[in-house]
Amino acid sequence: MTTPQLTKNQSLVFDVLEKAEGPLSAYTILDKLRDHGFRAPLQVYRALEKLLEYGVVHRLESINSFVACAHPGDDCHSHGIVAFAICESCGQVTEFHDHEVDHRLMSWVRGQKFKPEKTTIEIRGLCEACAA
Amino acid sequence: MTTPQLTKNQSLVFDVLEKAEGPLSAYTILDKLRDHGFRAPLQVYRALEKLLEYGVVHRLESINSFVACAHPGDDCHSHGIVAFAICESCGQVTEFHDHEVDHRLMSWVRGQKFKPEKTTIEIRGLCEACAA
DNA sequence: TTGCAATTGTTATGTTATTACATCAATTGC
DNA sequence: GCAATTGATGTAATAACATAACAATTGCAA
Repeated sequence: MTTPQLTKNQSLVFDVLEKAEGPLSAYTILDKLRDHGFRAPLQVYRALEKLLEYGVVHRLESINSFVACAHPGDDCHSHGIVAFAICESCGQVTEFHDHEVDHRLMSWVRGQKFKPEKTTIEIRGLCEACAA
Repeated sequence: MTTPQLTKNQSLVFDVLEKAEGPLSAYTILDKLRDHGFRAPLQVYRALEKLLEYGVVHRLESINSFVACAHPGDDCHSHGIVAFAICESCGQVTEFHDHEVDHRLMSWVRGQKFKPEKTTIEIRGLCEACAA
């Protein structure tokens, strides 16, 4: 999928996520955009919905937060399943991909005749710096 | 880890989850236990916290719900990473394990010197029956 | 210019989870 | 025995996350 021109609100939300050091909750994004006229959660959630659809933002299910995709300009959908390592101390998130993992999961799924729509892989723990 | 004797509230919550057909939210569990004297969310969350710790219940991060472990009596912690296929139509959840997936994820993690604490793998989609 | 679709604004509400504080019961050490 | 500690529970209030419903506006194509 090609990412269409972003609307005003979508751009604002995306910029906040790009500039952030780590994942942000929807309400944190809202607070950062109050100066730009944002008043309600829906303004954020609606923008996020589109950004997720375009694949330029990921949702971290285990911490109810959002991050900009680590592949600027690139289309993340083409990389297969996205996995994340999330540091519970500093909040740093590392995105990675492993084709063998994809392959194993998808082959299990095929065996079950299960039709996958969206797969989540999140490893929470401590990054090298924080574990020291 | 060996599962200790469950307390009254822990037993009540666990029984509800065991008898359920699929995953339940904390508030659904609360409603089912009103007749047994439950009045507040915390009674459920506290019991769940212990049941998760003992490994007899799993939390599904992507749908904010809880299920009894599919290995009755057995200690789930010994199976490595637990993965789930969640049907978005009927709510059915299938638990599975794949050592090769574990191995690939843990070897990536080692390369990063990341120290994993808890790993989530959830595939949402349609089960065979619902996809038909 | 009229009509449609997408975006945005606003209010209210629904859902999920935790904080703070009080009470009670079992156990331990003196 | 009886303080002291620990773990479980009860209760109220609030915080954090997410969506429903409806109105207004904008961009654009027929």
